[in-house]
Amino acid sequence: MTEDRGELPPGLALSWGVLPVQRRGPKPAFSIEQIVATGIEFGDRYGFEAVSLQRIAGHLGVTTNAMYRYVRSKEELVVLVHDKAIGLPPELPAGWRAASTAWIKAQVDRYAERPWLLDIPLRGAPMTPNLLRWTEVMLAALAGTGLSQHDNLGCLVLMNGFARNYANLARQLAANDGTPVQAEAVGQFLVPRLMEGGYPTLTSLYLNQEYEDGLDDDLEFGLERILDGIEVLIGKLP
Amino acid sequence: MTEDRGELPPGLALSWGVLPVQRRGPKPAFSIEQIVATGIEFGDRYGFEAVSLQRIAGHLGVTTNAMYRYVRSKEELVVLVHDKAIGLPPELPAGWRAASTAWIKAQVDRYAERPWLLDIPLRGAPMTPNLLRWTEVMLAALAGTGLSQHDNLGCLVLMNGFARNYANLARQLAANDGTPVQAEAVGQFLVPRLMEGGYPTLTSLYLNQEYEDGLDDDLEFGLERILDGIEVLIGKLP
DNA sequence: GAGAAACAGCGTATGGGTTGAACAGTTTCT
DNA sequence: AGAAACTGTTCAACCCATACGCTGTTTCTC
Repeated sequence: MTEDRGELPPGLALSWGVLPVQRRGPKPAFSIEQIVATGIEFGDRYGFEAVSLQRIAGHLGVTTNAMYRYVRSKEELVVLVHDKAIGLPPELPAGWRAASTAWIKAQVDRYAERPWLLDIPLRGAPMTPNLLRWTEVMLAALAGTGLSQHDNLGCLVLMNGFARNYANLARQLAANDGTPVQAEAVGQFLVPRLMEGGYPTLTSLYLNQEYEDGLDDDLEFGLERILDGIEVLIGKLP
Repeated sequence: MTEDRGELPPGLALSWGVLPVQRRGPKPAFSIEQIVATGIEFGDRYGFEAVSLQRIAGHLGVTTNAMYRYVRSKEELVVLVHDKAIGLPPELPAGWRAASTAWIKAQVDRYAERPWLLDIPLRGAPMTPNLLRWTEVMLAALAGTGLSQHDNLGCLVLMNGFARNYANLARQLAANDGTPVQAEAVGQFLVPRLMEGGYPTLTSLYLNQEYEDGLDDDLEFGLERILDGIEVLIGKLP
């Protein structure tokens, strides 16, 4: 009669607050919330690689192995940290275009605050509360378009992928921003090879300095393309 | 007068075939090509986690540390493996729409052949020969649209992100395909929580079985949205 | 109340990974 | 011939996840 947690993917039950009831034995020294919060702290400070059982345990003053009393595997921890760190989506404005824009920008902002979330390997469809909340609000906003549920899901996948991808690009550019010396060296190395190697378009792009600047309005660009594309579809509705 | 390899990002010089000339000392037992090929072999067989210096060295019958005579760091190896494994892009058909479609599908196919490429962390703009070749052919195909170089780049980023994202989704779905038992358990766990937790749209989605099927034509869907969006932009040109 | 059951955290251990420094042997330049 | 440069090796440090068995604590049950 009890729910068979064994069959569920790692982190699912815990993320929804379903934790094994304990009857006897000593009280746990910590809570899962505490452990997850520590994981997020490390992620914020030192990046995703720092979200390790060893570090969290050390920070809490416990052996690494003690973590396994709370979490079944590292993957489970990561799932929980991910859901908690992404947080709740914002309220979306009315109208599917405005809502989509707000949703994507909110996601990009969230990833800008916690870039290490982009390093978390995605192992399946989202099933944790906060991640599903993001999905829910966007699908609700798309419900007014008249498209089918299936198409709405397609739109969501498209927008979500774009947001993640853009956030990732922005992060890379931000990281490279601190090394103009290297950018110079790269240019000197690359341009002659592009010219001789049969990359005419890239050569001209590089020489026009188009390659490195911008991106500020690339978000707007991609966003507009996607929304226009969806609008075309809506326009075809009977 | 020699090129200062020290300033360049890991793997750049090697990927372009620039390797330090060696004058004296014993001949190296292997070539970088061999090492990279071994890395790809392991990736194909056991996934990206198997692309490690240790495994490659062991397979070649050498100590792990010997690898550092060929490669400066693991990251360098990964960059080389990535570029080699992604290979060259196909010839694109005439017309920007057909070309875009072919380019995205080719990318999706490539990722389907080597799903582990999706696990490679992207640490910056592509600069290696094959990756830039993909960029080059797509930009060349977009050159006929009349859009600016900057806009072309925006389109490319959008399409590239979509292809990667779709390939990733497809992989996840393929992986989950083998565990219908678990899917059943997840549904039983999730649906009541969605209903009680205020996820009406997701609940109906789940109950309508829309959540798990399809995706076969989701590629077409996203593709059409993107291309239509770009077409709207082109239509606005003076 | 006594005993048993359940559970926490620890110690020890295994196996995987990256990377550094020092070293012996080999090849080639001077 | 000798020096310089380069090979792969050993030794070593450090990070990580995970398994097993132990001790001690708490609580349920008889």
